Amino acid sequence: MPELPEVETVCRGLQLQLPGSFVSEVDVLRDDSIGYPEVEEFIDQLAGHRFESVTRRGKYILINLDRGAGLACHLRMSGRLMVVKDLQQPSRFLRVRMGLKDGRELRFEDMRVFGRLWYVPPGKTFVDVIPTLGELGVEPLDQMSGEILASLFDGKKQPVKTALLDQRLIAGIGNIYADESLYQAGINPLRPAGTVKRAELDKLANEIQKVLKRAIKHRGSTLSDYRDSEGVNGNYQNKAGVYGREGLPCRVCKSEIERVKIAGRSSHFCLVCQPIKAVRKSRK
DNA sequence: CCGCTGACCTGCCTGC
DNA sequence: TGCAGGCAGGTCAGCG
Ligand SMILES: [Zn+2]
Repeated sequence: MPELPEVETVCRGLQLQLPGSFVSEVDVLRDDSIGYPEVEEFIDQLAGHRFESVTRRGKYILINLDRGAGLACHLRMSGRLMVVKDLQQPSRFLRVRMGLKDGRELRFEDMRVFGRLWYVPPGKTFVDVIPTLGELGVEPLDQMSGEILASLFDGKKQPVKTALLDQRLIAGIGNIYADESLYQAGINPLRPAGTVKRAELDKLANEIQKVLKRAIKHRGSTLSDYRDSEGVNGNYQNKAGVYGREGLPCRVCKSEIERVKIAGRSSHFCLVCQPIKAVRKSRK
């Protein structure tokens, strides 16, 4: 369930814990969790590497290893990547275990098995191994403005929420933060992306950054199965403005929050604060 | 090219 | 208690 803020939180935790340590042994408990190369090669080739640094691109965790190699991870819906010091007994969702020379473990847990780990051999790049990484759109914390959104959404008839979820346009926004950003900006998620006015896009760009930054500050949101690299629960969910609040009163106007499916995902909004048509000021 | 739907996988919760 | 159906923070192939 991690979106950009949760992934960023995990990366920051790993960057504090991993650099300098060596992989001593690798144990793959579920073959489907390995995206590249074949499981046997993954196990043999990852062992012996030293961790150098941890970065993020969209929702991908990118770990640079020595000798120009790399380890990438996508958590998808239920993945967790964490360093464990006291080797308590692992969760039943443990999929890949990477023992470190100093006795700690890097664990990849993933209930639904949608997440993936990729080993990037020396001489190859992350994009060589994960082509879609090369198609990701702008990083919303670095490049975000009404002007950028206007050019990304130009001519698009799909709902504006669908456009926000398209990782080729903007990398890192997921279902919760799409709903939250649109709610804060007062834009109905069903409106065709290309019809949202420039002033509204200015507002949306600003709210996207605010919502993401706030979530990072609070260590990422959580429902129930998200943890950061140390296994500490995030704590943003109880602060959600609209996500998961179907039937409850809007925090601004008290109208009932609606839920509809957009692009196959649950979408929450307030019909009063986020009207389908532009609000027309009535004359007295 | 665009936009939508189902599939991937596992578990939890609700209602009959 | 059992069982069916809906839900879950993501992405991708396939189709019209
Ligand atoms: Zn409202």
